[in-house]
Amino acid sequence: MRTSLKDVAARAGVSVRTVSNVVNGSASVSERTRERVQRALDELGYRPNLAARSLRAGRTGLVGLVIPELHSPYFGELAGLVVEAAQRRSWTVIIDQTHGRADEERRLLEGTHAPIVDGLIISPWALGAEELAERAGATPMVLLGERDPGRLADHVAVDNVLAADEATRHLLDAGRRRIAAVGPQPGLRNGTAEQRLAGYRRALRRAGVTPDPALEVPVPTLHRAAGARAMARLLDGGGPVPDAVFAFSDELALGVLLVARERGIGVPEDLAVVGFDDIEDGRYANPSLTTVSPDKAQIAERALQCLADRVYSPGAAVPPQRITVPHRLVARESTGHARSPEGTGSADRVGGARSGGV
Amino acid sequence: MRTSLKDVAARAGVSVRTVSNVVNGSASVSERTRERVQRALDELGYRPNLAARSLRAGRTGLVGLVIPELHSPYFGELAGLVVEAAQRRSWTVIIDQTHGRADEERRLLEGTHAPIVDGLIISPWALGAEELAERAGATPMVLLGERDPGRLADHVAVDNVLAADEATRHLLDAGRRRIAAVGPQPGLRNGTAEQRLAGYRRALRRAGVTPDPALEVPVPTLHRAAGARAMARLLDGGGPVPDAVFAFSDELALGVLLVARERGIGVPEDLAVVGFDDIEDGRYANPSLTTVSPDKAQIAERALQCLADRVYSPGAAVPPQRITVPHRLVARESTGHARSPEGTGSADRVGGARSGGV
DNA sequence: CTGAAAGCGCTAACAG
DNA sequence: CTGTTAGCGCTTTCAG
Repeated sequence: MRTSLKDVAARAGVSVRTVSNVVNGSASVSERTRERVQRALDELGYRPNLAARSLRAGRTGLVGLVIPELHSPYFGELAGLVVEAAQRRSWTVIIDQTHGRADEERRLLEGTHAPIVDGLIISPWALGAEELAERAGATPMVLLGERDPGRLADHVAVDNVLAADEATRHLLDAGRRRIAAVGPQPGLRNGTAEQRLAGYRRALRRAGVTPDPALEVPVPTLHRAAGARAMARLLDGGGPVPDAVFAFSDELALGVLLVARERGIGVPEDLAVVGFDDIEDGRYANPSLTTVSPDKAQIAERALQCLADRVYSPGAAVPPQRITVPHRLVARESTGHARSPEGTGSADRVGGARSGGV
Repeated sequence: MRTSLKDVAARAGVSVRTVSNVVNGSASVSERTRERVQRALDELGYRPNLAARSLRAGRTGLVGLVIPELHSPYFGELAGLVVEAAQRRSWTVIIDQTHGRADEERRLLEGTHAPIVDGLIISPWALGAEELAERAGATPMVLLGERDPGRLADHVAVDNVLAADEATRHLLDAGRRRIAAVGPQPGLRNGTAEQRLAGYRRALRRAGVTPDPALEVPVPTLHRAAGARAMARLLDGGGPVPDAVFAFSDELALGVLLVARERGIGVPEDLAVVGFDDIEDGRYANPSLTTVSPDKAQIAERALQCLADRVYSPGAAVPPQRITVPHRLVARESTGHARSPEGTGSADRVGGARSGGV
């Protein structure tokens, strides 16, 4: 059995109250007593029992992070940043994966960990905001990604419409006209893909180009293989051959690059490619990938801030926050710009910058 | 305040004991009573308080996963697999990153979460097994990676010497002789790099090739940029120009590929490249990357199994386990083999297979 | 400045 | 089959 406050108290010849005070510095203790207690603490190697502490405090110090998958570069990086931001607040993160499945999202929301965590950060794919808000119950929740018509919960995201618009404009500016959009996901409820599609179409229309449904290729996932298949379909479908692709994720874009290479299509000469997410692989791809770079550190930071606001002042009925995080377009070789020197990524040419507010 | 057992008991007109029985199915309850209690449970939306439950049980149901970094493809994938393996056992995973720093490793081991978790899975970089074992104290611990001379704790790893030997032999078999090793890490204490270096040298010697120190390039990290710099140093250092590279991680190998491309060096014609880890990026790289593929799912599964054995039978003084997990060599384009069709990775040609035991 | 004791929500030993 | 109750380790109110 681990040593408890009582053991320490007995050893030091004081009451548990005093030991507790020394441990937490909550009240003033005489120098002599503190020293004696400290010695007992050290000798016994005392560790507070967090379960007991949580039971008293009503808080656990844990936050749940629910994401589709940990092994994808984007979510891996984001998860790392959330963990760090949490550490700064002395919180601990519990990570769960849903694989984008509705039943998993439901289960994680209400079932397994809901009772244990003080708050939940969730990046939904399958579930709509309505169902999410309803199921979360009393646990404070932050939504990552864009879809919350009713403003039911806090949420943090980039301006997907604007970002997609900029990415498309970047291609238009380079003289491309048959720009394909790889990434619509009809089956998903989170709305991110819809918004990127809307931004894409808006940029086209503003440039006097009529969106061509044959150039909008839906995908089942955001992974490379899906991007590769989409690209193959574009080339073999008998429709217009694109001179550019806006992919809704860097991974899709990397799949597109793969097929382009297999078919002997020159990038960027014959085909310009823009991705979304700014994952590390894109910087080292061949050619390096132009992309929309969301400020992931800020996504993590602000999501945690939202949670902190609610956890530490449960009474204050603040209305759900809608936070827009900055993004920027990073132009690289896949659209005819220079690769950054030595691949450090530090000197990427920045094509556009955008700042977000609440 | 969340509804407690007492609330439900009051509502159903029974005692807490009975409610507890219904919730846990721990004793037999009459059909009528069960039904009434269940209704109250549903109406009040009862959720057990895990802090209280843990306090009683002396277990928290949490395991800690301590890894250098979450955003690297290898650890991201591994973390995902650990989370899944844990889910199968109704355990929850807390993930922490050390960035390979000794102080972080120490802090996480003894400080922040040690008291809260039932067990710890740690992939050490900076700390040696001795210090790890000493600091972990009573918390069951599993080491990931290879370095535990004193058999102080359970540990799970591939046979790094053998794997490196096979990788090097694969290059030798292709007729290469000036094979560079990119990846020794003199500063680290976990020993993985040392073992891969040993396997590399062993294969060379057995083939009658004398290891050339000028071809062994140390790196500060396992990332792409480090691989790129190492490759540049190999080419510009004035030493022998390699005709092959064995990189100790896929990321390093991808950095090597990048520089090869920049310098107009043909892969695999002029330079054959083998990596280690089998991360997804390698499958989609250009050219696709030959690599040593550790069975990551099994690493996760067996690590958790070790923990379970100790957590559920604390009395049984089983000696520390030393578990070797299988790996296989996956031959792809970077050593002159065929890319798998459509990049699915399912039909990779397997160059060698190896099975591990305890 | 320090001690005694209540009680957080739950489980399980003990009674009935 | 069900009720009562002690106690897990801690914080904190109330006394002293």
